[in-house]
Amino acid sequence: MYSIKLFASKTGLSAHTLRFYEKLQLLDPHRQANGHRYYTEQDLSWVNFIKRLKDTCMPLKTIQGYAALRQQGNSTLAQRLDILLSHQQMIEQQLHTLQGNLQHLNEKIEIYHHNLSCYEQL
Amino acid sequence: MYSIKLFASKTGLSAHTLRFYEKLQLLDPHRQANGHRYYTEQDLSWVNFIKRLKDTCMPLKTIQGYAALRQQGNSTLAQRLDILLSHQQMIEQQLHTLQGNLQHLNEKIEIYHHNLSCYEQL
DNA sequence: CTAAAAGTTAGAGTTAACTCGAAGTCAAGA
DNA sequence: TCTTGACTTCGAGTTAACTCTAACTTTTAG
Repeated sequence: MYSIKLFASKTGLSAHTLRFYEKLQLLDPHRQANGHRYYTEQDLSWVNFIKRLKDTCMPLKTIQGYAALRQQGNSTLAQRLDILLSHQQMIEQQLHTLQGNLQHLNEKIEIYHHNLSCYEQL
Repeated sequence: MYSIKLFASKTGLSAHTLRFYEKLQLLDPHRQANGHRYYTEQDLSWVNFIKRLKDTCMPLKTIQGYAALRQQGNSTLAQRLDILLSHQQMIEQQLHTLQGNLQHLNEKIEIYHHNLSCYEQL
């Protein structure tokens, strides 16, 4: 049971962003008698999952779609799995590209090292 | 020797974006007598490198800094190497995170598969 | 009882990186 | 000659994802 402030520090998102996400229907925290939001451990792991999706370049729009399915309950499990599977492919592609970029960069760095040592010899 | 149109199709950037990058001083193509831009093979490999940097989340601001050094010639080799080395670290971090995210996703997918097969048995 | 802290809403502003539109020049082909 | 199409500049518009402001209420500590 976290207040918005506490949940913000727990998740690394600002309170502003948490309300923003709620407006986008990504989150739907419970309310106390006084109307204040409170967040549970479930919300926490859901936010962490959102962060992973964002980290891997899934746009909020797509996450919204996933969240909407999630709210509809178990009947949407298969659809959600489809989203995750195609996202899995995306990530594998990203990994591949990134490894290529890293290798290219390493070669470039090699060239720099070589050039620098030439200049040092002057 | 590519016209802007041709270079656009070669690089996958729009002519608009090429002019935009020029305004940001990322590019500095030669001009023909009539003032039209033309791009060389060198420009091509430079743009491809820019794309790799962007792909790995280097903001245009940072690329601008690198481009400025590049224009100043060989005296800035060491500084450019520094930028590349620290970027290398970034990419390695990204790789690591991405692998973690992929694994997490795979576990999640497993759970979905399991749940789905349960429902199918009903 | 009061002052500070934390909450609320609605809506405007920001930043990055494009993306497009307007208004105009210029050169080559039918 | 006329039109088509590529080019020019300048500046405005777009989109995503925040980020902040204003105006207000509620709660809590001293």
